[in-house]
Amino acid sequence: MVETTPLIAALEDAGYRVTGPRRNVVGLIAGRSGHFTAADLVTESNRRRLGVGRATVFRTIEVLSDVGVVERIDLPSGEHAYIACQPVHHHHVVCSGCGRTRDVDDAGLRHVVRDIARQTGYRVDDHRLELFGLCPECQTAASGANRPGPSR
Amino acid sequence: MVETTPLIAALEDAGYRVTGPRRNVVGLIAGRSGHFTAADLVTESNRRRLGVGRATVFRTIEVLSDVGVVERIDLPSGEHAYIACQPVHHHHVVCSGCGRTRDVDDAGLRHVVRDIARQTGYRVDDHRLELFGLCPECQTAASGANRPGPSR
DNA sequence: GTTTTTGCAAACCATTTGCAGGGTC
DNA sequence: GACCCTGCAAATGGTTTGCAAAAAC
Repeated sequence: MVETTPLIAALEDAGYRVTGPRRNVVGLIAGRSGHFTAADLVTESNRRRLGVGRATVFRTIEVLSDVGVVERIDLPSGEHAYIACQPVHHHHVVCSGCGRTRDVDDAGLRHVVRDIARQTGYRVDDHRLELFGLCPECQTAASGANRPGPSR
Repeated sequence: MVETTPLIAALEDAGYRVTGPRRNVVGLIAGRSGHFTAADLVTESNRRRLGVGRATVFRTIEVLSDVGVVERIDLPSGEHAYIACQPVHHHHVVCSGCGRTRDVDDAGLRHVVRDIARQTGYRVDDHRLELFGLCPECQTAASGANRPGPSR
């Protein structure tokens, strides 16, 4: 009865050991609809009495991040949050209402980056674009009488 | 003999009091060529025996940030760094060699953002683009020891 | 004179690390 | 069985806060 999720599969493929605590952390991540912080997972782990230690949560996030299935985003507040995503180059639109994100491909950005490199003379090795706003659901919710809230 | 720098002027204009410690912090920032962390300023303040407390450094950075003349950037390492800049919407290319940054205008990015909003249905309120690479000087310096191959 | 600001130290919060025991391949 | 991983607790590093004294307007 060993379930395999994409995140677990990514761990295996990269040669990391698949352990109980790691499965638990992955489960916690899967249960999140939007972005999450390390503290979120620790809190939730305690609430559910999973017995996963703080350190392991941090270490697992790091491992998943190395593998590329979890990515760190920097919220406007300065907090470090994480999201699960595909291990390919892309960017994110983050909903400031519910925290959900959507992946966005590089699209026209490639040209913008090239132009900037040309203008500044910098050799641009990496770039990061983050967008913040309201997702369609939260727009609807906000325009009515109800406040936006996470759904599950 | 009260000197006025752009940062100090911004403080005054916003109605903040211009104090000795704030002048000192602004002086420290002016002495930096690239980005800086709060810790950098604290260290430098101690070295120069300016008598500016840790808390004041943090509070001054916050105030300058509110006013818009200092902006936080999130380095790939996850560190929070700051740079002095103009209070208009723009983006940054950060040199991973020397830490110096250059401002970049919105240029073609505007279109990219609009396309993304259209594709995802999100109402995009804000965005942030950060580019990392090597500035022309650092490219030259590195080319002696590095093998060729940079873009262009 | 009133209101803001400061320095200090302690508090706080997030993240990391050392290490002995336990689990996985 | 060898090596990786985990939990715990303590250490760390960055940032905030309470408060009385000092400074700015």
